[in-house]
Amino acid sequence: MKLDEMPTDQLSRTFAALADPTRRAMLARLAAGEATVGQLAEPFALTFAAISKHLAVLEAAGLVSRGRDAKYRPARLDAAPLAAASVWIGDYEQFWKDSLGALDSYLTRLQQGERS
Amino acid sequence: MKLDEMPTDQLSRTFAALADPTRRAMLARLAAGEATVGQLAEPFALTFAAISKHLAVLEAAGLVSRGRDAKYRPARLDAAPLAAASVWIGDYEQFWKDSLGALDSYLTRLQQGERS
DNA sequence: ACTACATTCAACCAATTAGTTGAATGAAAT
DNA sequence: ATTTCATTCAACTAATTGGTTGAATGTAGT
Repeated sequence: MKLDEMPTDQLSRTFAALADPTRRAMLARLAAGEATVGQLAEPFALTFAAISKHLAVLEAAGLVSRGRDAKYRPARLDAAPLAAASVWIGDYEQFWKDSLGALDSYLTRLQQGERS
Repeated sequence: MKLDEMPTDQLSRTFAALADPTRRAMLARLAAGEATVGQLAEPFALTFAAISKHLAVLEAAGLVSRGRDAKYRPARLDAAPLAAASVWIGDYEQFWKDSLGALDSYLTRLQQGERS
């Protein structure tokens, strides 16, 4: 399958999953290796149920898969959807690459106006 | 500013903006050049107000800026937030790059199971 | 001044989301 | 068999989202 035949809602689910800072932090944690719900919950002031729901969102996006290790259900990172998202964004690369320093000045603007 | 000091909710707004297929299509249209609300609305069975709202979301994410040309308010693509998103995703590159063909097999799996 | 047209505002609606609490399930350990 | 512990389910809530309709605003043309 070519990327542009990829079901559009799968890309939507991926971006939607990445839109939440808690979920991005969970992915960052999983980049260091498998983790249980409990371990994933530890940095947050959230219930296990909330973390469990976030995991379900990540799983529906294909970003995480779960295993079974005794009573634990360890989650592992599955990066393929990130590759797909990266390819999608890559189509726009020319729009920031040729106006050199566009990212820098964007970040500077953010920092100053502190609102888009 | 370093990317990792970028306000987290700005990245969230960017990913959230990209999570909607209508908005992604609007960005694709804008990649071909400036466009008015009317022109952006044309491919969709949506009201102008709906398109206007989508534009507001894109603008809040910093992905679009607006001008004034007679009675029109042309929108232009502003790709810097995409650069930021690309850098963020790039941190995970090793996770699909070293397992060669991960993207391909992900797409194949999508195509077969047609559900994550 | 009036009219026409592009866009936005305001109010509303249905569906989704991120969170909670409390009960249920499943596997391990005693 | 019971208990313990990790995780999930169900039901509920408040806030957000994507859409609508109809009125308001802003600019241009006659």
